[in-house]
Amino acid sequence: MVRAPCCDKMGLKKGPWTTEEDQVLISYIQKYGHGNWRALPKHAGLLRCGKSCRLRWINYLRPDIKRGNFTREEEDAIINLHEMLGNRWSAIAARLPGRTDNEIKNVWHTHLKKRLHKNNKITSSTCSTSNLTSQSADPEYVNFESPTMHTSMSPQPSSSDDVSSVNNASAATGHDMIKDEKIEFVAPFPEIDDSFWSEALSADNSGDIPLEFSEGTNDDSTHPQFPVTSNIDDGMNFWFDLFIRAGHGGTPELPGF
DNA sequence: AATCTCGGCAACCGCCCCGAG
DNA sequence: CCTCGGGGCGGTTGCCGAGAT
Repeated sequence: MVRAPCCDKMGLKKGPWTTEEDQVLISYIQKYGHGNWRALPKHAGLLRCGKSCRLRWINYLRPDIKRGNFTREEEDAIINLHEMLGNRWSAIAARLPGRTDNEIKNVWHTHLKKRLHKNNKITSSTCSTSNLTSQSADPEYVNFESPTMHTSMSPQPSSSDDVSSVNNASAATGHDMIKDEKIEFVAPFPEIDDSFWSEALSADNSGDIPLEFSEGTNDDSTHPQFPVTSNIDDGMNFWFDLFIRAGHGGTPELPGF
């Protein structure tokens, strides 16, 4: 069974998107949603294949995309998650609010791989027998590490991310990260922005999973107060729960679509 | 000032998975 | 159970801009 590539059809445009095309795609999806990506370009009047439209929307036009440089915290999170999940960019993206798999993949290949490579060099030349992490060997590394976290974190069920796939990823990358249903990793504090909070709070409001923090009384009342706990595991679980509850385990529901 | 080199990023390609018929 | 089509994912490419020479 050989299927012709979807863009093989004559007359379909390839290459960079114009602002006009972007506008057409945005307004169409805002009006009608994207039930069927293959049919979408025809209905919207775009000379693009469905895949191209989908990619453009997912990676660039979606309203919940966070633009701009990755923070150090995000980069560290990517490194940690990559260690856990391997090259499963979509799974990693699911844990980084507002970031796309493509973006993360690019950052990995352009920045983080080099950084890790550099760190490994330093590590192997300076402390080859120690059990220091590569990150802690980086003189520039800002240490966001908590004490090593043991958690029974269950990867959020989504189309591309379930327990078995995590295990597969671990096997595929040769990492034996999951033992006795516990994942050992170093969790950085994620950068929290307003969209993250609104999603976390709306997840709370949906009633699916009760959030246990209370509304804050600081300047921005949309920001809840963090739970105060002396138990580091609880604190870390709180952060991870928030990520998961924020609905990034799959394609987020977009308001109004 | 012109040319070259390199890095970053958007987009494409092809394969895989899964659900419907 | 098998086939087919759509969606999703990861790898790769190629363009463009910035910095170096």
